[in-house]
Amino acid sequence: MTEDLMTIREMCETYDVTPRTLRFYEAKELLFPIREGQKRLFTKRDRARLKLILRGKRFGFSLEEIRQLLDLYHVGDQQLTQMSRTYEIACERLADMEARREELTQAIDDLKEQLRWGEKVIVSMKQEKKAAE
Amino acid sequence: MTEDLMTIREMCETYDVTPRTLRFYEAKELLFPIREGQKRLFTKRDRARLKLILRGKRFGFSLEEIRQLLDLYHVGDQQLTQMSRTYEIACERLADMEARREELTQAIDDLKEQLRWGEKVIVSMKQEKKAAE
DNA sequence: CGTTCGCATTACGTAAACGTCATCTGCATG
DNA sequence: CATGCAGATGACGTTTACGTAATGCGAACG
Repeated sequence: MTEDLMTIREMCETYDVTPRTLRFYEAKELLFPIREGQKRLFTKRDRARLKLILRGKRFGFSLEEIRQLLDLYHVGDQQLTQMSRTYEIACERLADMEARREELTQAIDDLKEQLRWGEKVIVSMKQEKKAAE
Repeated sequence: MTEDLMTIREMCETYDVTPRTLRFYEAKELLFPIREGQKRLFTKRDRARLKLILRGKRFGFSLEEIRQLLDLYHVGDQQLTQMSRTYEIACERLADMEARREELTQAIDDLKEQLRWGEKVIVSMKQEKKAAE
């Protein structure tokens, strides 16, 4: 069935994006679908990249930042020096992400505390209301 | 010194934003500086809100989403029904954030694996180079 | 064989989140 | 008193990330 290649429509349904979005990502060199005549055919690689793009977006990365991140995932043909540089960048990114998770954890804890507080307020408001009746 | 009130300039330096940004946030009802004549004076509350705004931005929330989140933090005057609704929204947000953290953890693990792989490649490339000499 | 479908390209439009510029205004200071 | 800031207020510009026609084109279908 999906013999490793997907049409634009299949991609859209699978990943819940519009055709326009996929074409846009191609224009921005985030995806590189092959062409059968005019039509685009998206490979396994494109799909992996798209998943990473969507994930990146959910964390507030710009498409340009995501493009740089994506480059970390298709290393293999590069020179040693390039490779090492890429490796360094990836390490930095990793540190970023771990810091982000720390912050997110903090935010979650904060919100949880607010919720506990809100819960108490709601309960006491209910009590008041009852007493007033 | 900072007798609980800060000028726009002080805010900018403290939080590394531009005046325009602060005015913009006020226009969007994210901040409510008090006025001394014309001038804005930012309170402790504004500063707490700004910190949350900046944090939210780092996680890719839109300003509108952030505004809703901020409302969760100044509850207290609301009616019970409003309050309960707010509470529900907050719970959903919390779930979002926890899901986000899950995803982030996954992303971190993925990248770590890539790094281990990259490390191996680099080592083998160095070996090759050595052998070639 | 005409038409509909799916996909393509080109081009203009739009919402969000500010940047930038021009102009105005108190106020402090030499 | 002139003048120079710090901050205010529009108003228009800009970038990002697509949306939305308008138009064209090859294959498939009735």
